[in-house]
Amino acid sequence: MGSSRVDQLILPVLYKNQLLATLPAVLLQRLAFALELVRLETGCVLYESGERLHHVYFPTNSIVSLRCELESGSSGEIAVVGNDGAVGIAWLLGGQPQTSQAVVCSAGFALRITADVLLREFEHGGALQHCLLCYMQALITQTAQTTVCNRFHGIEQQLCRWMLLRLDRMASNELLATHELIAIMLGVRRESVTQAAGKLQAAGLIHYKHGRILVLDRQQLEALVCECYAVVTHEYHRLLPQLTTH
Amino acid sequence: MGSSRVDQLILPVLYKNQLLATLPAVLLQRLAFALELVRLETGCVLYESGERLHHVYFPTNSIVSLRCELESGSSGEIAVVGNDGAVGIAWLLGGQPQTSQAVVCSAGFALRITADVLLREFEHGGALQHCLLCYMQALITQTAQTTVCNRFHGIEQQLCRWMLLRLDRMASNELLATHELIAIMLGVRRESVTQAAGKLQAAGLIHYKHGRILVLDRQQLEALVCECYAVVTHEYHRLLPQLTTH
DNA sequence: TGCACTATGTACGGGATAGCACATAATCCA
DNA sequence: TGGATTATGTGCTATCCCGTACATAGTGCA
Repeated sequence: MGSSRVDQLILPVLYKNQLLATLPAVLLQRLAFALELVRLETGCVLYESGERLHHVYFPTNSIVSLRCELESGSSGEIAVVGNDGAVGIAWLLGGQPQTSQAVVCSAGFALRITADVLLREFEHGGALQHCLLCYMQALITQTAQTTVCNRFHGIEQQLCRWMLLRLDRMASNELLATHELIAIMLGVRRESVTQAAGKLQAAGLIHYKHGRILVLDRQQLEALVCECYAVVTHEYHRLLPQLTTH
Repeated sequence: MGSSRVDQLILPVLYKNQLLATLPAVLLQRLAFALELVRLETGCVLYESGERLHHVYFPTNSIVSLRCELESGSSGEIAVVGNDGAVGIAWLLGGQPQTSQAVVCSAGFALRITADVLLREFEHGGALQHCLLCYMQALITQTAQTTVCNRFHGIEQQLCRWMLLRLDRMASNELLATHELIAIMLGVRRESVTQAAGKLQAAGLIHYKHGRILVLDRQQLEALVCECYAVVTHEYHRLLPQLTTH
């Protein structure tokens, strides 16, 4: 361990992001000087469609939703990133695509680093590059699975997937989100979410109240969710076996 | 230019894959010794879910469909790769994900290279790495866009997108595919494809007959297609400006 | 406490697509 | 040439979800 002031302050926090935590200690110490702890508020947009990237974010306890927007204004979530990953790495090279954006959907903290610095480190190859590329593949899997999930699975199952993917990236079993917000993320009507959530509540799996969803029976939720949840989760662990999400 | 026999034979072919064609001549010459021209027949599976990758394919005039399969057997296309790209690079590191596979959907040729050799070259960094990573990002965009397209756009528009993305990767304006096949790729019913294609034929945009689709009016097709086609195409050109697909 | 605002509940009609069944047409091959 | 096979056409019902409209219930603040 280093002994500089920066190290002492930031090093323990780094390990809260599991992607950073997989890196060798030496590398992590070097990065520590460039990493900055920031608070992310719900609804905050980390990057907008078509923008050049300024920072890459490694969430510690915040959760970020990657979305794809259409001209009509409707949009859908293509992936969710929490303390298991990073926001912006897929777009490290070449700026953002036209229609994609990253929005904080659960407030908390993240470590951020300027894209330049990270890119320079990335181009050295080695552990960082390998780690980020593995994560990139896991992200691709999540997006691909979401594609077929959108086509074949009902709203109720997608809601389960949505909740479980977030639970895995949180300390508590309480999700802060209104039906309205969930509807926007899933790209469905608010009423459809109300109906699906109502069923789950009637069955005793969850309890919600004005923007707070309490997950009461995680096991049953896992029994109800479509395979997509397991595929994505399994893939994360295959590629990044050090991750400790449930 | 080199003067060995291998160079003479294969070098002109390399330039038919536009991703390879963007590479510096020196690098291309080195790769030429490891590249092998193979014929890909329709329906041929380049890799299966969960397999370790043996080769990476750079199509010259063949077209490959990347699919994601569900337990139920239904599946959907998540991206299409032709002479503008490569099959398998996203999975160069860490083997295939559980549910993804690559199927040849239009017969033709491809240059292939063993994953080991390519990976070694990739890890050198430089032009090849940069080129493949840019392509990877374009692929991600295609997948992400397909996600929202699946949710918000009708079958007719998706059919237009499907045809246009293939036309761009072919020399002719004739697509060899039955309604049945298209239905499987889009993840919809065969009858729905028949209906959508029937409309397009009635409007004079296409003419089909027993597994051959002739595109008569490309412009009108572009007028009818959803924005997803333009987004994907635009993104390919932004990231790989040397590409010459229409 | 009461009012404004936000969140959730419910109901109705309509459209797109699924699932199924079967008819017709084109192609291939013996 | 004729029969088998493959490809396409069509019609039904069922289901899921959307769009809309409006009712009710919690929450926060003056």
